[in-house]
This record gives sequence, structure tokens and C-alpha cells, in this order.
Amino acid sequence: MGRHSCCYKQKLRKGLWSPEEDEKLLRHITMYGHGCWSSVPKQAGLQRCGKSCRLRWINYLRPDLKRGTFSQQEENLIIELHALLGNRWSQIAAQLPGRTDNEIKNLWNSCLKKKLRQGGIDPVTHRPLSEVGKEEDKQSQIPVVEEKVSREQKLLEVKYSGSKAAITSSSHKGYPLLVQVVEASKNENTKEKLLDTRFVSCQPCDLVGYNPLGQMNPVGTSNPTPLWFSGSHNTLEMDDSDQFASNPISSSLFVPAPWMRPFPYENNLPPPTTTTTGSSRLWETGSSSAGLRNSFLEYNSLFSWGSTDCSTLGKEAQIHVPPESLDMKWSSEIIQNHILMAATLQNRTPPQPLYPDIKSETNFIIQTTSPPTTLWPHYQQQTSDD
DNA sequence: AAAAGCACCAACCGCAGGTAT
DNA sequence: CATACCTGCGGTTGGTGCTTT
Repeated sequence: MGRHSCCYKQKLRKGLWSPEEDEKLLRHITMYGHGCWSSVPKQAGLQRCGKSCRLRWINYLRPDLKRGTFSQQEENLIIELHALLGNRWSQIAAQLPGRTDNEIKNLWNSCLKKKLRQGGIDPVTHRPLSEVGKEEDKQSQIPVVEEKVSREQKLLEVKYSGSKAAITSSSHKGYPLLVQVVEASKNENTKEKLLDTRFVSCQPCDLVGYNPLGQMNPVGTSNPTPLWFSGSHNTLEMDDSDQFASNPISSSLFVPAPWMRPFPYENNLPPPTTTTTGSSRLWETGSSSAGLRNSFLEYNSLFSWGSTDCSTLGKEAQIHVPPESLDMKWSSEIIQNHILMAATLQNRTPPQPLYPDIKSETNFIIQTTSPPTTLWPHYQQQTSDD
């Protein structure tokens, strides 16, 4: 493994970049692209090493950078992603268009960590500080999650004969999952190629003692908890030149527990609708003997998820299935560019009917604007203090 | 007004993994 | 297969400006 000897070979500049240097680098990359970074400084007439040029481009000169302060939504998303991914800044940055890993890392270290602590949340575990000590020796939950994950992996392998998805769980308590799609290896010696990484955050609300719809389970003591899925995915849309453009979307999906009713305490669900706009998502509810099954259509791809059997201890996952007519090449595109859904993760003991009063084919909308602030009072508190 | 402390952030450093030779 | 080189990532540092004493 080579070391970066480039900086020592010649007297190369270090430190802050001057506007003249920026201009040279920007002009060069705009005209020729960066190609091999190590040759960029020479071609651009810069006394810098390639690594320094690359960093300057990525973190500052790139035209698609957003700049400016982070919005509350961005901060919330970072917190949520950090809970799931830990210090994987590049993966976190990938979910925030226009932001760099360095920028996010700086924000985290200088600001968000502190905010969480002030709000009583441990920034490492994302659990209330009061619980961190108690929870440390309760590692037994993790193998349970791992075991369930392997079941999902099998399911995915069945769904895609030409590719397979591997699911790994994060090490956090609770149930967040990191979902990765990897290309099937030709043989056992070749490494699998990572096609896509999705996060699926499934936080039972009772982890923070908060029920978003403000109701208690009327049935009994073992409350089936609502689920909160959040994630980022891309949509494929045709642009003017009939090319498919991939557009990132962040969305969160709230799955109410069966005993919940829309706030504020309405007996009936909102009128059926077939639209989906902005941060709303259309959910179709349907009943089957196996339990709840939900699905929605978006940009001609079917995603589905559901707890296939509410009486089963543990969880099942369904992954969206590409239309049969598409060949595997297209299927692969869809895998890469659309949300990959996994997992409902509740243990339902004893078995309870899901949505007992909701008739089959009823549609309703769940508003999902700012998940952490509505779901997690700790975050809400600390952000509203600002 | 000056010094000390603090916060922010751009940039560096070292490492790991991939690829070319 | 070994070595050199390239790229990307995450941890860390050091400069700068603001605030406090």
C-alpha cells in the first residue's frame, strides 16, 4: 500500500486555498473533468498535491453544493441517520444532497452532539442518558435481531434470482436496519458488489414513551407499538431528452398500531383518497388471513411491506417486486434506484387483530413531515430550545 | 483594551481497500 | 504474487473569529 509521497517530493503548498488557486482548479475541472486526481495539479498549474485538489473540489468547489446553514429537517435527518449508521459520514452525506461528509461531521462534532446531550440523549447510542448505563449489559436483543435479519435475507434471495440483497443490522438497540443490495457473486471467490445501501429505521414509539397519536392501547398491557420507517430513495423520472433521471427523495412512513385512530380521537378514518403529494404517502390497507398487508404505487414501481402474520413472534419482511415483464437488467435498475423496503419488527404477543375496524380497500393518508420532532420528544425539546 | 477561552470549520493525516503494473 | 499507485474515508489539527473575563 502506497503512502502519499507526492507532498514530500516537491515543495507543495498546504493550508488554505487562495481565490486564484480555486479559480485554476475550477476552470480546469470544468473544462476537462478531474480524471486522475494525481495529474490534476500539474495540468491545472497548481502547486498542490492531487489529494488536496480532490478535497477542495469535493468540499468546496463542486457546483452542486448547497452551502449555508443546515435546516432543522437536515439536522433531524442527520441525527436519525447517525443513530442508524454511526460515524459513517459519507453514507450519511449520501442521503443529504448538496452536503459533504466533512460538513456533516463538523456539524455533528460541534453542534449536534452537544444538543443531544443537552436534551438528555446519549449521542453514541441515541438512547436517553438515564438508560444508557442500564442498557449496556443487555446485549441479548441483538442476536434476536440478527436472527430475524437472516430470515429477510433469505426472502430477498428468493425474490431476486439474479441478484441478492444482504441485510445487516446496525448495532443499535431497537430495530433500525441497514439494508444493502449486493450483486450476486459469480463464484464464491469474487467479492460481492455493493449496489445500494438503504436505511430503514424502525423505532417502536414506546422506546421514548411517546405515542404520536396520543392514545393508549385500549386492549391490554402488551401494546403493539406503531412503527416509523424512514429512508431515502431515488425515483426514476423521464427528463426532456427521454433519459431517466434519478432524483433523491427522503421520506418517512408511519405505520400506526392497530389500536390507533387518527388524531384527534376521531372515530372514523379520513375519507379515502388516491393522491399522494409532498410528504404525504398513500397507504392502502387490505386484509388477508395472514394479517395486514400494505402497498403503494409510486412511479410505476410497486413497493410492498407488511407483517405477514401478526400472530408470529418476530417479524417478516416483504421487498418490492419488480413487474414480471421487466427483465433482470431492468430489475437491477429498479433495485438501485428505488426504495428498498424491509421489515416490520414488532413482537406481537399475544396476537391481536390489525386494524380491526378498517374495511378492506380503505385508503388514508398519513402526514409525515418531520419525523423526529413529532416522534421524539427529546429532540423536539432540544430543538425548540434554540 | 487585552488576554483567555471557546466554537467553528477547512484542511491535513493516516489508513484501508482497490487497481494497475 | 508483490509492489506501487490511486482513491476515499474518518479522525484530528490548527487557524480564525467571536465571546467572555
